[in-house]
Amino acid sequence: MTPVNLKSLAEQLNMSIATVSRALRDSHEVSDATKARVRALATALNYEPNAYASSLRRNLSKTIGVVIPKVANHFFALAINGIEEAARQSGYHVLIYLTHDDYAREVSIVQHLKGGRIDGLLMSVASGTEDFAHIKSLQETNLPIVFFDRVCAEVATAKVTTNDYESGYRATEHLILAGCRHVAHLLISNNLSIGQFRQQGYLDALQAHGLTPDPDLVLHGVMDNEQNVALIRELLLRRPDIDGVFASVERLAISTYHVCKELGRRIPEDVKIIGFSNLEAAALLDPPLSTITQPAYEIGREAAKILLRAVEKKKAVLPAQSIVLESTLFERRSTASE
Amino acid sequence: MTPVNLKSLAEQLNMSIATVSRALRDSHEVSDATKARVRALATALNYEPNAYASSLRRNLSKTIGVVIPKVANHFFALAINGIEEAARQSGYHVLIYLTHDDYAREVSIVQHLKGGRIDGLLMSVASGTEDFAHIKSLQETNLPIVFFDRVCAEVATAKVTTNDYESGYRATEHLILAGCRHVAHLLISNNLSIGQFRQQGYLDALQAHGLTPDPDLVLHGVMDNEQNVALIRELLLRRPDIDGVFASVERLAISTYHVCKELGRRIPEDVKIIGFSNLEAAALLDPPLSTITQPAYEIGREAAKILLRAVEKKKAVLPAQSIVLESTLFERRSTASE
DNA sequence: CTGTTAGCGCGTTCAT
DNA sequence: ATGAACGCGCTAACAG
Repeated sequence: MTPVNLKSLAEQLNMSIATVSRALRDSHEVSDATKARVRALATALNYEPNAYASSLRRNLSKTIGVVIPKVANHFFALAINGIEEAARQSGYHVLIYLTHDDYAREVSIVQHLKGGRIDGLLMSVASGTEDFAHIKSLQETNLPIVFFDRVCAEVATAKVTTNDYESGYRATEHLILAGCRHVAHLLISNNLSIGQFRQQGYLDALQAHGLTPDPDLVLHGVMDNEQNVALIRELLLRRPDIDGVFASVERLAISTYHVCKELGRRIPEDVKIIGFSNLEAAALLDPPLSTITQPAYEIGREAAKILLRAVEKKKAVLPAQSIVLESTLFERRSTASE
Repeated sequence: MTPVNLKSLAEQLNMSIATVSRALRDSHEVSDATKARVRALATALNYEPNAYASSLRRNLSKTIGVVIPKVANHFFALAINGIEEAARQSGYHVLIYLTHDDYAREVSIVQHLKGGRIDGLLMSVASGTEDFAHIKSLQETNLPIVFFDRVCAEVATAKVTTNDYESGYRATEHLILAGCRHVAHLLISNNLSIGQFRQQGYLDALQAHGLTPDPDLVLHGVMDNEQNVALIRELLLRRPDIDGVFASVERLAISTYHVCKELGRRIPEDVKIIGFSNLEAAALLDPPLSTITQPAYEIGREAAKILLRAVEKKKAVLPAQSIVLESTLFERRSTASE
């Protein structure tokens, strides 16, 4: 099977490679007649330009990279959806890499990306990452980078996040206004700025409503879910006065729900729960849990758009702006009360 | 900033480009001394080979493509996870494309892929796809293809699926053995072989246990969820004798759960429900629903491994074998009965 | 062991 | 409006 490339097309049409190339790229310096001839044969033979030759020549790959901790997570899955949508609209391809929150793996991936394989990078850093030299080094190769969700404060570039501080504030206030006086806060311990912001929103909301923050009511969860269930059980037993729980992570909200059921604490009469969530699980429980939901799809889409705009303009250095998208608070009540 | 490539390295080391290239690729025909010198400079300057130049020259991109209907779906998200894992282990990159179950989009993507951008393709076809000419045409470019989950019978190549027939059979039998006599089957209407297999398993299980299949008990759902809820409500009202429901799709199982609650049918006393599911939602309901769960991660991983093996051996044509992985039946009972 | 040469397929000069 | 020639960065064949 003879290869279908510019050369073979040119031979069959009795013209030069250059003319065929120009015709296919719709150059204005080629007659309409030949354009038609070239295109006819190209589509007939199902010609598709070799992406690598083109990339090599133009030093531009029409490909962006996405580096995220995981994909089996509704937030990131939705974000990828948004990214792919924006990329496709601009004719870009999407390479995906998973770090599994492993620092060494993240470094290895980022190093690999220096080979000019991508025109731009979208990234959500691994939770364990504290040293950002690898990212800075990548940025120095003039590769545009946009962070989303788990941003990296030490690297100056565009970032797309949600209003974590305000969400924490609103979630906590929601519980307070519903009558809660002893609101616990569950979060996963790590050095991500996200958790810190939500935590601060929680603290400020308490203060603003005349409640005294109690460190004993703040539970730092771990990675293992079984352990978290035990920690939550312990907390609820130690502090029977808890009448509201704000969970920074969906799993912790669900676990709280189960522990409450197990301990016979009625929801929401005895304990009201609100949690960050991008999954529908919380809404399906009986009674359903109220949630703060991040606009994951929009975050991915917006981040990709900003990146692609920079790529198209060959702007390697992005302004270190922070785009903040609003989360939505869904208040859910049991429908069984009718 | 001077570019870091073989040429610049060679100049600084006073040797030829070829030697540098060989040293970096650890060729056995280069002295250890020069290898050391080359590597030292390469790492010092953070050299990374240009992926496109290499791909063009070797006609091999170390990249595989993944074409799936959507990613915001736990099954596909887990599958991608498995694919990325296998790819990474073999040093491959992963390009991702979403069809959103749109035939035109699938065709456009597949056409794009003919440019030699990928060394192999993993694919789950769009639900609306009936004409497979675009896929066959891609296969004719000697690109190895492996289907997973939503396979395409008309194209002869390797396929990785779950035991849909058997799963349908086991799910139905599970309900029958639990005492159900009037088992309904809910599925999404389309021309995918998957639904057909599950349906056949359902029918055969009924027959095997002396029950007569009743076409009135088979509900063909649609894409819109609101409509499905209405259809299910209508079915349960029309047929109060229904005491078991087998849902081929998670959403239908969840919807059935809600309709039962709304109509005052107790679960599982009045109606037992079992559904295909890859999400934890079904397990979180109260009472939890029993599920048939596909090994999504393993499917992705296995499919990728088969594909990569073919790619490495430059075997364009894969044996038209079908790998079938076992689903798991989770029987869940309410824990509140204690 | 190392250097020289010749492309991979394409896009962009510079000619005509 | 078209063709000839060069080079993107890298690898492979052939010399020595």
